[in-house]
Amino acid sequence: MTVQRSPRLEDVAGAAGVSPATVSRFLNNPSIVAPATGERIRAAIEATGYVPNLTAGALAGGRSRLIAALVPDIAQSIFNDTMEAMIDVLASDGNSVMLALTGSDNHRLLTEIHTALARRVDAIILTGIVGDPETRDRLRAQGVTVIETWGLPDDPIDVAVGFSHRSAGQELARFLRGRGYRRPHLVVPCSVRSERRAEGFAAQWVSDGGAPPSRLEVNVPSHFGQGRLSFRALADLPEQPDVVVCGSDWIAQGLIVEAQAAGVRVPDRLAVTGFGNLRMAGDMRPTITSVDVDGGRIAREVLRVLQARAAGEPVERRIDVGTRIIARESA
Amino acid sequence: MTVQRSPRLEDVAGAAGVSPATVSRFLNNPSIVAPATGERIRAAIEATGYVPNLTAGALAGGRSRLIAALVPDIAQSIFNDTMEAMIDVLASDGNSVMLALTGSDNHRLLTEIHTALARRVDAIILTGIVGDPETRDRLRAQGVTVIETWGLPDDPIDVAVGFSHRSAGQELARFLRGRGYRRPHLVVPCSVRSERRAEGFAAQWVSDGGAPPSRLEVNVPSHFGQGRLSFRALADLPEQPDVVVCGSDWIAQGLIVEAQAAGVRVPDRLAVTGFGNLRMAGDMRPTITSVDVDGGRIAREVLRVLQARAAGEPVERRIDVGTRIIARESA
DNA sequence: CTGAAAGCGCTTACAG
DNA sequence: CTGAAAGCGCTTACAG
Repeated sequence: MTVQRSPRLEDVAGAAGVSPATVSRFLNNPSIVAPATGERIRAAIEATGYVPNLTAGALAGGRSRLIAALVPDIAQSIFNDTMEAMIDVLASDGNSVMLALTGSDNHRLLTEIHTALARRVDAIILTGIVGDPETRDRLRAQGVTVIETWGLPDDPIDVAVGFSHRSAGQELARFLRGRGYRRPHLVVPCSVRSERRAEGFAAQWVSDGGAPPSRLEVNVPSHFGQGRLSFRALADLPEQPDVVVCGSDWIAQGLIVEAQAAGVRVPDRLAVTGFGNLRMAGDMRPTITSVDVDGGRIAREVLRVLQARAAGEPVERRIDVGTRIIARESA
Repeated sequence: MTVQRSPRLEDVAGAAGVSPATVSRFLNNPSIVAPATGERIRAAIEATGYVPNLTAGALAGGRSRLIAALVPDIAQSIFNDTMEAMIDVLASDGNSVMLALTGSDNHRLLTEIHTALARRVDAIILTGIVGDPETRDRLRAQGVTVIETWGLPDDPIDVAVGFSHRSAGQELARFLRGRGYRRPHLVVPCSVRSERRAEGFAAQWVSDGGAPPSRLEVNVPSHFGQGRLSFRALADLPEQPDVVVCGSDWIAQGLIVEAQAAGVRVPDRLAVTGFGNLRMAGDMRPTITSVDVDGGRIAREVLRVLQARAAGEPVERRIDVGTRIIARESA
């Protein structure tokens, strides 16, 4: 039994009686080869069991169709819905997604950026906010397409698709004030983006005549357990809030569970809001009022940007997809 | 301002006064170049800002250091902890992970396998169980390293690293029987793996003298909301169970929330178990008795297999990492 | 320990 | 619509 090399373009060309160039054209742009030729090539591909070598294609064509997505984590990430949509949408257009984990550690971020560049990805998608100006400059100098998502910086590295965390916070403040709440308490994960939302909330709240909200900071990544602890920490506040504004749906869920275990009815005695509008938010008891980020929309805009770049067309630098408050039972 | 091509190996070689081959050796295996030469090369890399082209390297070297991980989803996946560990561990050894989503759809699975093969990945990691024999054969014929994780088939496609779902179910049956429960009810997501666990549970339970457990099937991916519905469905049972064995921690969590809202104390009136030992399981109120799968261990074994393959060493076909029951408050 | 040279499997002007 | 040829940027026997 001889070990067979896997067939190459040349083998397909031979079987179809055409040149390798024609097979390549058929694979990448079928409409430019004659229908009859195309049919022979299709048959030859079938007969040989040819699987194109995208690595060679990437090297020769200068386009890898590889996209790097850098996320802090996936075990418990608020980005997962968006990332799932992203992978789906990008795959539907022939791209593959390289997922890299950065934690909240700038060094790992740099390492993964380097790896992505070395793989000659067509684009790097960044979730969250890259604070370090040096990293931003390095990336800019590199000339790759860089897409920042979720956050929407004033001055994007390259292109940003997302929403203003500040505005999201402001909207939530107006919404809760409109609902008659008067003493909000903020549970804020230690990340730049949550910070921004909290700032937006507080600024709006005060400008609308409210007293500055109290706040508690919790570690990232935020999770269910922190919600429970955050509820207990309320006991230490000089004045009890009437609504707790949580930095994520997980925190909100944990807080509700703990509140109810303590006999505190939500929202009657204490209202709660989350962030992210995870599927669970609509399923929880009570259902959780949250802020929805349209991951599918973000994914589609990202694809549009990528396609425009590939076609050499100009692209907007900031694409605001906004957020939407989903009013449910918890607040 | 002229646009500069990014520097190549040749440019580094020129700057260091050596041949490209030597720079390549320094990059891939520093110990085989003379220390002084290595130092000059390092300086040249620094000076030129060289970023190696891994695409070219993969083509020339026949090793991509790209690993494809195929998962059903990530928005709400019980594999996320394992995948996170996998990405971490593989990245630490210079690999990148291409994440592809397959849903529960065999056609998409085939498409993604084809893409992975076209990218000439070093290995394909499959989570869950590939039932279709034709797909299994195609993959076997291809000669790539294929690693099935979580499930542990009797006859792996290539290598399997995981645990026996059947045994996990059996262990849980013995555990609950030992705790004195007598009327288990199974909530079973419609996936081959959950099925297997349920079968293992039922077989063991009956062989230990119990009556065949009642069961409810729910859609995959399983989520919190299904847990709530599953609790309500209990009302339709002719006899009430004393413990509900849930196919995932999410289902368990939802079921507990709904039970408590209905005034049913857990575990006093109804005990509950989950599966997966997500972080949330330990944080929930009551904490959830679950079955732990050691994702870190799986990831390390996968890396070991990959390294052995790269070195041309033989590898075991089935690596059983087992599972562990984590007894907590809920059962 | 190092270099010259062939080759990995494609894509893409260029020419017809 | 199709082909011949150069080239993408590396790695790796082979030789010294």
